[in-house]
Amino acid sequence: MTQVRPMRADARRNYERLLKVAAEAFAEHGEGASLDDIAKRAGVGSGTLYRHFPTRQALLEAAYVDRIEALAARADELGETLPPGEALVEWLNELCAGTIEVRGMKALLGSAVTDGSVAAVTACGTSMKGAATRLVSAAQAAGVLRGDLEPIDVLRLAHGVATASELAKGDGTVIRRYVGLLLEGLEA
Amino acid sequence: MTQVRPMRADARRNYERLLKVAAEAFAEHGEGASLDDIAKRAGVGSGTLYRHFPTRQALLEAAYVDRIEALAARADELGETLPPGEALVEWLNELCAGTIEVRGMKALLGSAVTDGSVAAVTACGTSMKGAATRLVSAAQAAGVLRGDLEPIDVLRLAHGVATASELAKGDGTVIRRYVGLLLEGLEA
DNA sequence: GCACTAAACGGAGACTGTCCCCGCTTAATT
DNA sequence: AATTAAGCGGGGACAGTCTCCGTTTAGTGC
Repeated sequence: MTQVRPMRADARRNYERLLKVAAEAFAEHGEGASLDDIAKRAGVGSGTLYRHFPTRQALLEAAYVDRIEALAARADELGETLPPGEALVEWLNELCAGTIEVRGMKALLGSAVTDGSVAAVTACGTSMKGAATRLVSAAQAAGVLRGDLEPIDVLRLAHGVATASELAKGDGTVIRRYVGLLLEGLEA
Repeated sequence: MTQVRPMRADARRNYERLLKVAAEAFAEHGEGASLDDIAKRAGVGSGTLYRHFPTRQALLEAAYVDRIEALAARADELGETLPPGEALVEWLNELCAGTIEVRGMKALLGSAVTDGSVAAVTACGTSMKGAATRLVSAAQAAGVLRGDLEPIDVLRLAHGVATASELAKGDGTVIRRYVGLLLEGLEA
């Protein structure tokens, strides 16, 4: 489904360099980091960057897929080790923290959560939705979460809480507080 | 505190034209609308625009002050005609709807809500915080809202809910739903 | 090894947007 | 009518995005 031919060696090299540099650049300058600058820092021409990643979104996604997959995997891990309610609380906390910590990931997760989003972010969106679905269903089955909630609602609201927490610049404790408040509203 | 001299007639004329055009442009193209284009549409040079409004934020604020003041005023209106709890619900609904409806206002309100924000947005921030404080205090006094909430928390969370609702493109009913969920978490 | 070819490169350049600067214009004042 | 400073406005430097196309090079068959 991906490539018929394997990538040429130089192409693969550049691809990975770009990814590494991009992650640094986004972390440093936020999601608005200059793409030409990223290309330059990776020692390639801008043409090369745009060939590999046609849009900023595409690069953003590629740079953070692993991080997002890790968050999704974490959901399952928590789901196995904690009772459903606590697993959900903890996951939402980590999700929000991650969203804020990695500057630029917010825009990415936002579009991953949006329905009918760009094809580029589908992979991420699917992982997150899958992870959310499992935790949400478990919590609902255990009777600790309202039954009228869809997983997508939970993801959207988490995104909202992350945004809200971000407005309280520098106060790290606020995330847990706001997640806590949100969850009281979502309890069964 | 504002001007020692009154503004020259042509200056005032341009100022108001810019404001009007800017509101249209932001509504049409979102908060990223081209400033030079706004200047052109208003029939002035870009220098004139930048003299009146040194930053995008400044223009954004000026274009929407009246709208924000209206929202703040609405808080008092609701506070007088409805019981505290319902007033708060209704106000948050209108606030979120307004935030989403007027594209570009989100960024503005965001910085108005942020502590230690730019001087430019202080006026808006003050109105909103004042309005929020009155509604929140009343609701707390009536025992329908948790006592450990600051008005700024409520504003931040409202902003978060607006963001969350926005992710559900096109579904207008979702705002009330999400505001409702939030408020269940904030109840005393 | 060598020649061949398609994949990949890269940077010039067109375009758009931001923002400042400074010579010119004009409203207000006497 | 003369004066003057507030205000004007567009030219231009700069930064970013994205494309096009001539050049280079990895991989392959002989």
